[in-house]
Amino acid sequence: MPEDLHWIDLKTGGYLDWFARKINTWQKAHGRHDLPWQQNISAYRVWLSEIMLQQTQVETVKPYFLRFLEKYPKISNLARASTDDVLALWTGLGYYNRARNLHKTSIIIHKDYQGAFPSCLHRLTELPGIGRSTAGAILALSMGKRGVILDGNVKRVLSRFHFIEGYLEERATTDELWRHADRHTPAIETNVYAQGIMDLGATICTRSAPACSECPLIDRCGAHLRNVATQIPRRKPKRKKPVKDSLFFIICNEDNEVIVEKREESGVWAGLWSPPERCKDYSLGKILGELNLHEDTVLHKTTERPIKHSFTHFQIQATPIYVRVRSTDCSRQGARFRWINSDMIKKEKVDIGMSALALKLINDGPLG
DNA sequence: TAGGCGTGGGT
DNA sequence: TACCCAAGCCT
Repeated sequence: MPEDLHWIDLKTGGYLDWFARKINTWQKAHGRHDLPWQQNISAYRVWLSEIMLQQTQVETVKPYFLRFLEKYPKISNLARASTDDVLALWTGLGYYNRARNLHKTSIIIHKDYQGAFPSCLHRLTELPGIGRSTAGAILALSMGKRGVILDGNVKRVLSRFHFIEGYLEERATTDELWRHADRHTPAIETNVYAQGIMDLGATICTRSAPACSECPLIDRCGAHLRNVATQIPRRKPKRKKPVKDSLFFIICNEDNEVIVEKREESGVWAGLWSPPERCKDYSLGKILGELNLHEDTVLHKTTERPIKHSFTHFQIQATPIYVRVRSTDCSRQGARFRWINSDMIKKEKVDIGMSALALKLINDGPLG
């Protein structure tokens, strides 16, 4: 039988182009099949994993995914939780709006959809935190429907294969990539294809040092044929990040409790708890005043070396100021400030939403 | 529409 | 050290 006849599934009339056929054959033999979200597949689990995996590496996500499912095994459990509890489970994972949107969507699914995810692209992308690519992944990976994905892996594979030289940041490039992604995505075995093109990007068609000799697409890969795989995709040169100088006051009493402050609802770490961050010329006296603590309660103060903490768009130079104060019951403990036992400030245990830097400042400090 | 939004791993 | 960027979405 000529090889090309395999393009057509005689039972369904489904069609796989050369690209999809290569991807699917490779996936079945060499793709990943043992990721946590590939077991007991459901829309809830796939959705949760896709949200966590946005801009986040697989190995980072795994423990968060398992912890999350343990606490919220069903979407109804999540819908009934408080946003603060959800943020607590997200502590250290970053991009905390994902957690807020996750919670919002769980409530919508629970209330408007009787707990079942909608199965069309339009309804899925209406949900908070679900864009075109995540919706495609949910359709393909959990519902056996055709769904087109275009994440970082797929962008890399497609831009190399089709030798797309435009900057990834440009609209025309993204549009072109979506067209290719749509064109290649088959209507049958879409789940295999979706997982396959992502796995190929993650394990073979990597950013640096791609293993082209092991790639099933090698014969027709535009970038490889020109010997420029690592130069594609191209990105616009980036500006230098501005640096913001901040003080963080880690104030601890004799009972090993630390003061944390609820951050603004906008900006970085919106709505999370953190040791008070202030501008670089703020004084200890002022922060003690805010907390209703007298300066004569201070037992010890030490200023440590600044810590650099880098974001996508700027950098914080965080100078930690560690202060030990006498335990007192007249310090402020309202909506904005709380004393937290420092034993509770571990990623696995913390029961409020905190940033990774906040945990680091408290745990690595001299106050122990 | 370009920029805001985290963190950790790789080079 | 410094830079790049990873299963993107929202405004």
